[in-house]
Amino acid sequence: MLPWRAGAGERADPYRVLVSEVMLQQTVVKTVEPRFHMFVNRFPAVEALAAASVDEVLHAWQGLGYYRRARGLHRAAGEIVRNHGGHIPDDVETLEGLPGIGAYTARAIAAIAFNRPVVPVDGNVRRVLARLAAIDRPATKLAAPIAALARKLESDFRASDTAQALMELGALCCRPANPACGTCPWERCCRSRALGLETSLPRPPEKIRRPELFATAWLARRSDGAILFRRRPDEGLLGGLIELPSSPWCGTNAIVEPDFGTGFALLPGSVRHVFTHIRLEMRVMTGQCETHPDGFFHPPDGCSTLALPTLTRKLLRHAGLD
DNA sequence: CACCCGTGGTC
DNA sequence: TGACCAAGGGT
Repeated sequence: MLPWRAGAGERADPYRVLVSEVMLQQTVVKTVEPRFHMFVNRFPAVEALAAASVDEVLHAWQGLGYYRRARGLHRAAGEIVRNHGGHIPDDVETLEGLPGIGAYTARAIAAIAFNRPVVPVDGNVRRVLARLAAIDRPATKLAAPIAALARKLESDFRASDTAQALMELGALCCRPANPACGTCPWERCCRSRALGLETSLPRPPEKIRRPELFATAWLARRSDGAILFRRRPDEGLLGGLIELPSSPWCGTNAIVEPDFGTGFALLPGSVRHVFTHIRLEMRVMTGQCETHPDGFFHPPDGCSTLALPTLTRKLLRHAGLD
């Protein structure tokens, strides 16, 4: 039983279901759990979330990745308060109209929080259904037949439990590798099992290649010890988050001197970080700086109030800070 | 539709 | 250590 779910005979809090489902997008339960508790403690209801600033929400989202989700959730809260009287919509169509809520999340909220007879299809359910019906198609053409099958499974019978049970079946039994078919309630009606295809379906997608990029980060400290930071653009990678100034990320591994400050020296070693589509290696230079036109200074012991991506945390740690 | 968007756990 | 991958959405 997950902490944001309703117990037996209880009714799930739709706001908590909304927050948890957005956090769970491409993020495992174990990672989400502690972050969920922090988040709903800080923003206990949709009104509190809507009233918060984007920076507060990004800070609460720190380390979870896919930071666009935090912006979408914040905007969705605003729309829910403004257009829906502070009540989370209970129908798929309205939910899908909210920012950051797509086909899966809309159905997950409708089913889990409101017991609507819909079947949310996440990665687990996609795998369960692809195997059950032995749908042998490339990953890019799986969506339509899976959605059609999911519609046929819609039922008024305990829709909330059914939705969670399907996902759990995929996570615990119908696993990507080493599926535990012997314990599966659907073993005898599974087409893949009958055909001996249970481990070869669904077909794995082509693997991605990450280009390797390099950059130099500049850790500049003012005479009072404050550190120079800058804010990234709202759109794109790590949108709106705070980082150390650095050279542009490029394909050649060269140390780049800053065009500001004084006394910069290279730290030994480097920091590696892997994004969805980029592999990055950064060197760190430390030096002094008193003013900067684009950045801002922040005391080192107050970094906990900034929305720093994990890359920046690694860089600070590499320099012996944080 | 292909591509963009993070991170931490696991093997 | 590296590849894989997870309760996806937006463009």
